Amino acid sequence: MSIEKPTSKMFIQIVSELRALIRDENIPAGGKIPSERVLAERLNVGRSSVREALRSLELLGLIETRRGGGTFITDFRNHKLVEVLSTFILHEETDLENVNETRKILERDAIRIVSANETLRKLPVWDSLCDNLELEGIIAREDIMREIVIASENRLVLKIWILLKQYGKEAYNGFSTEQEQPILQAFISELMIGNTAEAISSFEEWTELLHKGRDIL
Amino acid sequence: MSIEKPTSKMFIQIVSELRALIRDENIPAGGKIPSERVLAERLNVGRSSVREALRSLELLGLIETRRGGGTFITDFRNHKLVEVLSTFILHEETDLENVNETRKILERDAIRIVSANETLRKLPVWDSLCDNLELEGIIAREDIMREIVIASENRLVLKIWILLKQYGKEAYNGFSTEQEQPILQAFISELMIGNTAEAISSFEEWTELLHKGRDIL
DNA sequence: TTTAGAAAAGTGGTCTGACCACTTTTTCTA
DNA sequence: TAGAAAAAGTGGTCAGACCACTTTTCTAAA
Repeated sequence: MSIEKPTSKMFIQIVSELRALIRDENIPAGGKIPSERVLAERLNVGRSSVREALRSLELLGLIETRRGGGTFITDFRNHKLVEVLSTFILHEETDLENVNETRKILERDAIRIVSANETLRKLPVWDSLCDNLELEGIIAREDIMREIVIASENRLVLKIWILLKQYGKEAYNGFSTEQEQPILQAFISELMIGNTAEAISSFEEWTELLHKGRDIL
Repeated sequence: MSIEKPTSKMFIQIVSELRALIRDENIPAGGKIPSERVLAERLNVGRSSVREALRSLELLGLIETRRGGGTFITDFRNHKLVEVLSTFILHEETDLENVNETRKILERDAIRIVSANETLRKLPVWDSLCDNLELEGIIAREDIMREIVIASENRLVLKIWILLKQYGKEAYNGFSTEQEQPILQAFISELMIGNTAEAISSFEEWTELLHKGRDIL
C-alpha cells in the first residue's frame, strides 16, 4: 500500500486509504485499527500526517482513541456526525441543512410542474433515462434531477439549483444502488404518468434512502 | 489567551478556542485567520496540535487553506449567491415570470412547513396578524409572506426570498383590498388550523387575484 | 516617477525525533 | 501458580527542520 503525493491534501488521501484498509482487513465496528506508527510506515507517510487524518475522523465521531490503548472504530450509530456537527458548529451546520432543504424544495416543485404538464411528461429525455437505468442499473441522482429541473422551464430555478448543488455536495450526489432502483423506477413511472402526489412521495422516499445510505468513512 | 491541558483532547480545546478567537476578533466569512505559527504561540501549544484542529475544521468544510497563502473561513453563502442571482437578473434580460414563480415556490413550501407543524402554527405572530387584518382591514402581502417564510426556519430560503422580492417588486407587493380579504382570511385560518392543502389552495387563489389586479396597470 | 523583475518574508505541507502519560503484555519472582 | 514488577506498545504533544508556494517588499531599469 502506498500513497501518491502529487497534489494537495495528504490527510484527505490518508482518510481514503484508511477507509480502504478498514474494508480490506474487515475491521468491525468497535474494532482496533493499526497504531499511528504502523499506519505511518505502511502508508509511507509521517506520523503527524496520519494523526491529522485521524483527528478529523475523530471529530466526526467515526473513530475513538484511548491514550495508551489504541484507536478504535466507533461503535456504530454514526449518526453522531450530525450531533457533533451541531454541537461544534451550530450555525454552519444549520446552514448546510438549509442548503440541502432548499434544493429539495426546488426539486419537489420541478417534479410537480413536469408531472402536471402532459407536454413535459412526453419529453424524450425520460425514455432515454429509463433506458439508461435498465441497461446500466446505475445513474447519478444529480443527473436525474437536473433533467427534471431543466424540464420545468424556470431558468432561475435551474441556476439556483446548480449553485445549491455545488455547495451541498456532501449529500445527495451518489449513484443509485440496487436498493434504490425499484423506488427510483417507481418515481419515474409515476412522474411520466402524471401522478404528482405519488411521484413526490417516491421522490421523498428515494431521497431519504440516499441520505441514510451515504458512506461516511 | 491560554489553554489548560488537564485531560483529554487538546485539539478539541483548540477548536473551541479558535471559535472564540474568530468571534472575538470578528473575523467575517471569507476572512483570514492567524497563521498556524502565530496561533501556536498565542494558544501556547505546539504547531502540530494547531494543525490537527485545523485539519478537522477543514474536513468539515468550515475553513479553507491555501498553500503559501493562509487559512480562511469558508465563505459559502452571501456573496456568491447574491452575485450570481444579481448577474442573472441584471444581465440576461430575464422574464419576471421566473422570478415571481420561484418566489412562489419558496412561499408555497414555507406554507407547507408551517401548516404541518403545530409548534409553528401556534406562534403568536399569526394572532397579531389576524388582529391587524380585522382592525385595519389592510395588510401588505409581503409582510404576511415574510412572517411565514421566517417561521419556516430556513435562513437560506429567507435570504433568497428577500432577494427575489426586491427584483420582482412590481408584482405581488400590493395591499389587500376588500375583494381579497375573505380569501386572505380563509388562507390564514386554514394555515393556523393545519389544513395544508386548503391553505395552499387559498394561497394560490389569493395570489391569482393579486396578479390580476396588477395586470390592469 | 513609474514599474517590472528579483529578492525576501510569510505560510501551509510534511517529516523526523524526542519526551510524556497511560495501557497492555510479558517476565520474573515469591 | 498468583501476583508484582518490568518491558513494550500506544496515543498526546512539542520542537525543529525542510519544501513548495504565495505575498510582500525592495531594487534597478525605463
